[in-house]
Amino acid sequence: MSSDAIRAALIRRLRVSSGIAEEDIKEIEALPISVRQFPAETAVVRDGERATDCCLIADGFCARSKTIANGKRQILSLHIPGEIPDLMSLFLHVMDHDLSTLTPATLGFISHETLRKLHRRRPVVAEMFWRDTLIDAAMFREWIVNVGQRPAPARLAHVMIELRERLRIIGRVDGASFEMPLTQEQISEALGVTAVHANRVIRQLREEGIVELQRGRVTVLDEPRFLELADFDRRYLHQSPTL
Amino acid sequence: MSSDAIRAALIRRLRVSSGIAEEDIKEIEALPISVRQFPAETAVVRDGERATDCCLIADGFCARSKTIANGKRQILSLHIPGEIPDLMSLFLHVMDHDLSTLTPATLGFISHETLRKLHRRRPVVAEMFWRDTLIDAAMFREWIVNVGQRPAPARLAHVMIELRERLRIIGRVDGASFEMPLTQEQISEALGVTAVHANRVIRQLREEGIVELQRGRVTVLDEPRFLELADFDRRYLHQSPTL
DNA sequence: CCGCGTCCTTAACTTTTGTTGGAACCGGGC
DNA sequence: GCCCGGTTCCAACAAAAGTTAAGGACGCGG
Repeated sequence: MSSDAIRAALIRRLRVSSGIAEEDIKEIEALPISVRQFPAETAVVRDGERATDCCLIADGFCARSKTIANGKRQILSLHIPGEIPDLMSLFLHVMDHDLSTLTPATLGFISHETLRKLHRRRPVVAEMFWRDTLIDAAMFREWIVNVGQRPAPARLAHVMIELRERLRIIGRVDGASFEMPLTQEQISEALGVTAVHANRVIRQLREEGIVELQRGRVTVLDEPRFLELADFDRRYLHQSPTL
Repeated sequence: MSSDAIRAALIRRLRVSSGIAEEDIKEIEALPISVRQFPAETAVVRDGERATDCCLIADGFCARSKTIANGKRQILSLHIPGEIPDLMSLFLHVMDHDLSTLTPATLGFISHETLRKLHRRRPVVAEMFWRDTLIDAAMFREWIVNVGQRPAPARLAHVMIELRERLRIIGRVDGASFEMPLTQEQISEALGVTAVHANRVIRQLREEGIVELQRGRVTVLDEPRFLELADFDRRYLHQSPTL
């Protein structure tokens, strides 16, 4: 993966969410990024660690999670190429959660120092990144609602649609199907249910002819019922600079 | 409530979380703030609205929440004096959730324009506020874990301890007891359970001699068991500039 | 091509949580 | 003092989700 291609998805995302000026695109293209490959299911940064870099996903899927005393794990968010899942580490120095890969992934690392310098030079870029972390927080809010109020089938549908709408921005939705490379165990951790129950719910949605999920790929069979079940309101994704 | 007193709690909080310089305290003391009183249980800003000001809590308790299609409500966070619960509206122009009072409250409003000017003048203050919104997001992450993974009694204990630790910063914890002015209905919305179940859980904690909750006040009866039940790790509150 | 591990799948049973409906309590207004 | 509305509290029953246990599918490496 070329160094340019890595930046492309980021710029594409920033264009959609914040609207980005030509000069600032140049700045981002000039950013020194060191690239590393990670296998699937590997920790990138761990809870309790002090980060010195931010991590830009060039390729592959990642997730953030927290593990509680009894060993249970909760997935907090899913991340796709073009995103910087640990931008918050710029000001929250000690990680309060894990960031790990779901699939084999190519990650670009940008040092905190570099980013801080860029912020001083171009406050508008800082504000763009700030907005990015605020959208991140907006997604957490919706995730709370999902886990707190919706019955399990709706939770699953909601997570699926959120992922789809974000994949759409980077051109990764193929008709009625898109990637969702999580094991049922991981899905259960995202929904806050047990793996057995996640399996029941997946089967139920399949039996009702709403969605099919196999080998890391979702295929929507009945879009209207899927939408209704998920109770999805895209506003919280703030995918427009004026919102 | 004097205009100075309103700023005091904010400065106290910023001192603990970010460490704030004397010049910047002066800047904040000079901020034009317009004060308004709100009755209990009143919306301050609603989901879907476009905010033009940020709201600083001078006195009283507030909560943020979202309501889903079937009418159920999820409380996302509780807020106490000195906090700016809608700082995110500076860059996320359309609200994706409600902000409302729990008790009668005194709120100070600072216009977005004023804040933006301050940021341009003093980038360090902008970074401090950025960090504030990141801590907000860190609390959402923990809230997801709470609602997603912990059994209801632990959820209640966790919310109580989070509130206590934040009240402590502004000097509002009185020995083994502190304010928590929520009805059982509101508690149930915070925990993602029904009101009936919230009542069961409150009773259970009382019967086991762990905490007593009455008329908006929590009294801890058995601190060690309370802590153990809550599975509380304060790190996520990032209450130190170096964290 | 066999064996092993991971994931998926399912069933039976238990526990937690939701639902319904109603009684007791409490504070404020008349 | 008494009524009224909102809480708090509770019990009985229903539904959702957790637990345990075990078989089957599938891919990978020897």
